[in-house]
Parts: sequence; structure tokens; C-alpha cells
Amino acid sequence: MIDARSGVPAWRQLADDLRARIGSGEFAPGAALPSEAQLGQQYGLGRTTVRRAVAALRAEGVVVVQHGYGMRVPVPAEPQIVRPEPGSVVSTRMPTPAERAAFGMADGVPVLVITGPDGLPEAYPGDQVVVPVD
Amino acid sequence: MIDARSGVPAWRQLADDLRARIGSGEFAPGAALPSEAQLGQQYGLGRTTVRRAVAALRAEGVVVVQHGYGMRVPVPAEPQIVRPEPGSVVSTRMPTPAERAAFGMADGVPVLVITGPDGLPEAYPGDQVVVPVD
DNA sequence: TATAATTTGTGCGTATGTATA
DNA sequence: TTATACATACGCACAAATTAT
Repeated sequence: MIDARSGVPAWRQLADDLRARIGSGEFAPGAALPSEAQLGQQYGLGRTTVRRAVAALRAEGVVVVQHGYGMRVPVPAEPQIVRPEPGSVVSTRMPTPAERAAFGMADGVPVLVITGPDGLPEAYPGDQVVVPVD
Repeated sequence: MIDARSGVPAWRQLADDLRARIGSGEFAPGAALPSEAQLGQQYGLGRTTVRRAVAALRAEGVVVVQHGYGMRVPVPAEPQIVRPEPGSVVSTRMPTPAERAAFGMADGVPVLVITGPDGLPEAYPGDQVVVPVD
């Protein structure tokens, strides 16, 4: 599964493989993934390397990790529709730690920023909000 | 600077401090930050801990790192205005590795996804694009 | 062109702490 | 309480990219 001579880092090969397995439906939303120790044994990698791969998947929002419990594929939230007032502009960025805490956001989830005509920006969790454009 | 008895992980204290120093203007956009070794010595931390903090700042898009060169505060791009056709919806998520490579995006930069009335989604680099809502 | 110095990247190991079941 | 699983933090060695000499 892991080719040490491919030039591609082992942690990236593992991340790519897990991402593909998730995308294929082998791990459905809500499903638990193998533990770090299991992954390390199955793929023949040290724990540091496994954690590096998991960190990458977390940063992509592909998996969510709960301390002491394990790793799961996130369940998509029902999208909430936000209608900005005319003259607003929509942009995106990663949340500040304060925003992450305030919204209870997982790793790898950006915010949608709506800046009103008054120039005041407001941030919304990017995994729960969509903005229609008419 | 780092309080080992505060209960807050050392890497998070370092990340918070660097983020604050960047926000204060001590490190302006385009400015270089100290090397990992320098940070480790200045804050009395091991390299693993320093790299953990840097990884967090990268995931936030607060710093960009270049292999063999160093770490800098990113320079904001001139925003490009994209006007979706009426009936589109705007959302956000982290890019896939393929999208990251295609757009040459740094870590910690989300994509803005515009789904047209036909249901076809299109992704744009989130650090370069804004969408007006009329 | 080649070499060295600097800096980040990869990968491993160990130990201990904390959260969950 | 016990077992499992993730979190923190240190160390080491070597690889790869960049820059300057």
C-alpha cells in the first residue's frame, strides 16, 4: 500500500488512500475509522507518520477526531440559507481560534464572510451556510 | 512567555503569541518570521513543539512556509470580483489536493464554491475572489 | 560549477498526560 | 477501575530546497 521509493511522503500516501476510501463510500458519513495504532500496523508506519496523515485530513475537513474516542467521517449539516442585503459581498477565509470556539467548528472548516453595504463583515460557519445570489 | 503550568499546550501558547505579534504589525505582510530553531531557542521549546505551532498557523492561513527558505506573513492578493449568474448559490469548503495544486494555493486557504442554476459547482481560490450580492 | 551553510521536510522512537467508554 | 485512544513534548537522524560563497 505504501511505496517508500515513490518519492511521495508516506504520510501523504496514507492520507490519499484514506481519502479515496472515504470517497468510495467504504467509510460513510458518521462511520468510525481505524485507530491510529491500527492504521500504523495495517500500513506499516510509525505513529508520528500516521498522525501526520490524520492531521492533513483534519485540515481538509475530511475527518473529525474526538480525543479519547476516535476518528469519524463528518456528517454534513443541513445547509442554512442566509440572504444578505443587496450590496453585500461574500468572501471566505479560515476562522480565528475565537470564531472556531464560538461556533464550535471542527478543524478544516472555513467561514463564509458576508460584508454588508455598511462595510461590517459577519462570519458564518462554512459547513452550515449557503448564500443565494439573485 | 510560555507558562507550562497554565494548562494551555505550549504549542498553542506559541501560536497565540505569534498570531498576536503578526496582528500587531510587528510582522507585516511579506515580512519573514524567525526560523524554527530561533523560535525554539527564544521560547525555550523543542523543534517538535515549534513545528506544531507553525502547523496551526499555516492551517489558519496566517503564515506561509517555503521549504529551505523560511516563514513569512502572506501578502493579501488583490481581490478579483466574480459575478455569478442569477440563481447561483455560494458556499465554501477546503480545497481538495488536486484543487490546491491546480490553483497553486497555500495551506489554510479555502475555496469559494459557486453552484450555478444548472447545479454545476465551480471552485475559486478563497484568498483572491469575492462575490457581490445584489 | 561546486561547496557549504541555513532552513524546512520526513520519519522514527520514547514517555507521559488526558478523555472516553 | 480498567482499557482504549488521542494529545503533548522531547529527542534524534537524515533528506531536500534555498541561498550565499
